[in-house]
Amino acid sequence: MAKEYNFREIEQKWHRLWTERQTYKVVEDEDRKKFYVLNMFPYPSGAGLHVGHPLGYIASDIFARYKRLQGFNVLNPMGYDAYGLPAEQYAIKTGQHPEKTTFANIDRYREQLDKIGFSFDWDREVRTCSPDYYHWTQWAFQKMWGSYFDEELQKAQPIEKLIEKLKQEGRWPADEQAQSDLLMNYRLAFLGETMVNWCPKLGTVLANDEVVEGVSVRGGYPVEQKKMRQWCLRVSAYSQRLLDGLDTIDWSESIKETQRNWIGRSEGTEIEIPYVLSPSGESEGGRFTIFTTRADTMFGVTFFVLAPESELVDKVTTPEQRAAVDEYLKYVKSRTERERMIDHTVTGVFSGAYGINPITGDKCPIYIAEYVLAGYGTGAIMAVPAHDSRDYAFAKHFGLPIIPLVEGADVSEDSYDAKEGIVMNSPVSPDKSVEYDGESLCLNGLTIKEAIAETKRFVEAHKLGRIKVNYRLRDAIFSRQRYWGEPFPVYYKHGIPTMIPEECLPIELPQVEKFLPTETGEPPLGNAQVWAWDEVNRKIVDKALIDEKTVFPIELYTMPGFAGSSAYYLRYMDPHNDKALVSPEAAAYWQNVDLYVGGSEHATGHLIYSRFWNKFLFDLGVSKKEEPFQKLVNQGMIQGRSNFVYRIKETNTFVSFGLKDQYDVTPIHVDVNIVKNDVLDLEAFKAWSPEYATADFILEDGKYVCGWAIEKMSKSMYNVVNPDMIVENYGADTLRLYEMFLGPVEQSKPWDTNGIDGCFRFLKKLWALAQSILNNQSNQSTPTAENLKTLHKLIKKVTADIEAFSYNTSISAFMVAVNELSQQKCTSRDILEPMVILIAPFAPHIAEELWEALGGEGSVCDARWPQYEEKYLVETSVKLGVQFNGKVRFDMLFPADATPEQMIALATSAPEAQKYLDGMQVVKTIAIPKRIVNIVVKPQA
RNA sequence: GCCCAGAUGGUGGAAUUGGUAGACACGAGGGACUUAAAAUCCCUUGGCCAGUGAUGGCCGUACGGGUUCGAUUCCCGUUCCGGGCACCA
Repeated sequence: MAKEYNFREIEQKWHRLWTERQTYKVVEDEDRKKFYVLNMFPYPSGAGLHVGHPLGYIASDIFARYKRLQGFNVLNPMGYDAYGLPAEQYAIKTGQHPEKTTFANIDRYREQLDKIGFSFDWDREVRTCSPDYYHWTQWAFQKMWGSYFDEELQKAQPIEKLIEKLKQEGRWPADEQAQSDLLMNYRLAFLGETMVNWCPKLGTVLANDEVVEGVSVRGGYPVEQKKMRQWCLRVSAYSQRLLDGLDTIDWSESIKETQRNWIGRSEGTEIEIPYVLSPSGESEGGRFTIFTTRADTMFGVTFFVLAPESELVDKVTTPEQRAAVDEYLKYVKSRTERERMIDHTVTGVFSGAYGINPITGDKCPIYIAEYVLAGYGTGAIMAVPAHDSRDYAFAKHFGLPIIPLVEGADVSEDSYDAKEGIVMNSPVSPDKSVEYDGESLCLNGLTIKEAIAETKRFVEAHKLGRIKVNYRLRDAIFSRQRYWGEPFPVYYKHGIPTMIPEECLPIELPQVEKFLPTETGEPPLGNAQVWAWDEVNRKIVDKALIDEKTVFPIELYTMPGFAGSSAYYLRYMDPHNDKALVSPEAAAYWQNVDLYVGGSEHATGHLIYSRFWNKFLFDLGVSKKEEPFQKLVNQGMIQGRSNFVYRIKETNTFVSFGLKDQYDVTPIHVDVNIVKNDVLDLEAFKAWSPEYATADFILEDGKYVCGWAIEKMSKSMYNVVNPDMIVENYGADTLRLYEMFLGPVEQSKPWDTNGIDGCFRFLKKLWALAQSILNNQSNQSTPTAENLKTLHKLIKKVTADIEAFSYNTSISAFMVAVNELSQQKCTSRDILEPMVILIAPFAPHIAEELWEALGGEGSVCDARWPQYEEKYLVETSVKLGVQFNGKVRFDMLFPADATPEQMIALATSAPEAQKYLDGMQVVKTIAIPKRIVNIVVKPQA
């Protein structure tokens, strides 16, 4: 009597045994090659996991288990990104300490994760909010404070080295405040007075990637620009290395491209422009610098433009224009960032001054206009209306001349921005090009690319400017005006920021009564009473003791979300080390993450910060690899599939989907959990909400059919599917299989519980096959050639598919193989055993159970992945379609080792071929062994 | 506007990178077993046409061209959907 597939019993049993036997504990082992698999750790939200969350975890768990079966020592850890805004906002609303809600959520996550059967080593769990973890976040911050970026070495160096250099150069001030201010310009973590994204509603500043289209990503509140003193990380120093590193890692092209855009390297030229305060030029002005990527267009410059925020504005404004300029600056100030971003109306004002084009000698008016940004390049541009659409619009508006410089370019309606074509009018006549050391610039006849290179050479040779690389990447604002984050290990000694000694870390987050800013507008940490630094006793003391001599105030800001998530992968290597972030031995063994799985929405946030952070730690020698994540897989989002019922307006009658067009109806979201295959469970619907208890239905074919739509998975759309429910009804193995079977991991796709039966059936078939083999008393039975062929085909396919991260196709291959073996009435344990190992990464519970039944050693996790042998796959003959003129006409068998000549001979002599050859002559023949036979014929002349 | 990635049955998706398109699964239809239901098993299932029939023919991978004996795959153009960047000079 064959045992039923009782997944509940099996899964509970193995969860217990895995814990008891510590099956997933990982220790460093020099004798085995390492493999590091990592998921982006989750923020434990109050809503718990829905069915979309585990997708990436399952995908990486499969890979981790596969690598382990191949003999690798696999690190596959999990932890929590525990600091975050939702817990804090909940605390503000309810007074509940964020730690309490966060820990409760973590427990709930853990419970849900445990049901799915991951091979995580929970001994290595990290939580960003625990002091022994953020100890090292604070430590890294202090290291950044103590470092600067050496442009020549292109790496971080101790700040002491810079001080030494400054002393030698005689630039080291005596005054302490002045020293502090000077070093602030170099430190990798520094206090900067910068324009920040200030969100009044959230009461905090935000990083660039936390703001989209002028509103906060979290909450969608308006964000304004405000000048504030904030902690910053000099991410921009690493721009070039962040860019170059992308070529060394195995990430998708689209995410690399996103990062390249975000870094925004542009190679251009800075050119010095002298200016005068009147057209005749008698009153001398000074000079300013412009940045351009189109140096070739120097001959087409008809005006210059300064950003309104530029310090030059004041200098170039003539007394006559003063009133107009002030008026304009007032207007610009009144506009929010958002208005400026959306509304591109042409505005600007003439400054009264003229810039002198060093190439042509022409004097061109200098304008002030908001379309030029202060934060990019030099905040000043040369305007070439013929070849830049923004300059073009400006020139048209103010009636300024437009000089075309590219042959055949029509600039009567629009500018010609393309970088293709042959240059002309450069210069219009030889006397329009200024001579330097007997040389004058002429670009006529060159392509634009050649012209750019030639102009660069000319500008450099005659010291008119320099070649300059600009990056769009900004320094990261590193402080937040919040409570629930890492406190800064910094105090203010007579106003000078000073680090709390390294030995005194971690500085623990103080307790507060209220999580809101103080009445005086200080951040929430201002509410903490015990929050002052006693320099002598080296400890945190009551604020009341602040005495201006030895007790000083501590920083009230906290660190942003990305602080804790930037180096967590290093901590997993050595999570309990209280002497270092990671020991040199552990870092040397685990190196970096081999496979990183997570969402692509982190492309310009976490994935940039983390790379920056790691590069810094690499410069320090802490991290052993320059790039933290060698291969990155971005799992797609699981969308919800919502169901609708259709209520006839003003009634409590619902009409089935197919008949709804005959009535005036309102579609209403209905809980997907009471709908199966789009058919509504009427009783469950009535019980769902009191308002539907008395509902009437108009059915079709005796059923109520629901409509559906693909939407985001969310509570309000009643389309959330909870993994617990799936595990309860089908088991974790089925859930794991189905999540992967749904389609490629990288692809976003809707969740549709309807298809899950297929995977469930497959496991039941596998179970039945295994039982029939296990119950076969004569277990002498050796596998047949057919059995072996099926098995080895499967080994080959599954191995290749897992390597390619193509899990859906390997599951299909399993389905085929199990069907084949069942049909073959396979009785061999020699076939079952490798099958069990092959399925183990996908469905670990059933695999363990069968492994035990087969009498396997220990856990199936420690088995060896089977190798396929080509000899079982050899075909003696191959069925191929014989084509005439590219169309398949009939099938025939060919010996597998037939040469092309033999194949042609066999095909042309086949009886079926005769009707295609009759009256024809063979023009050409193509035969590729095991692939194709094609005979090209044409009517005989 | 610029850059990237896509488009295949009723549905999710395959196709050894140029070689018989639609594997596998869901759904649907038909059948077997059963008092019945569940479960299980078998058959059909891209479209159109012809035939009693096994079967045969034509069309078909968003659209229009091209290269090729042969194109879902390569090239050119168009449309649509998704993602990123964006007064970045």
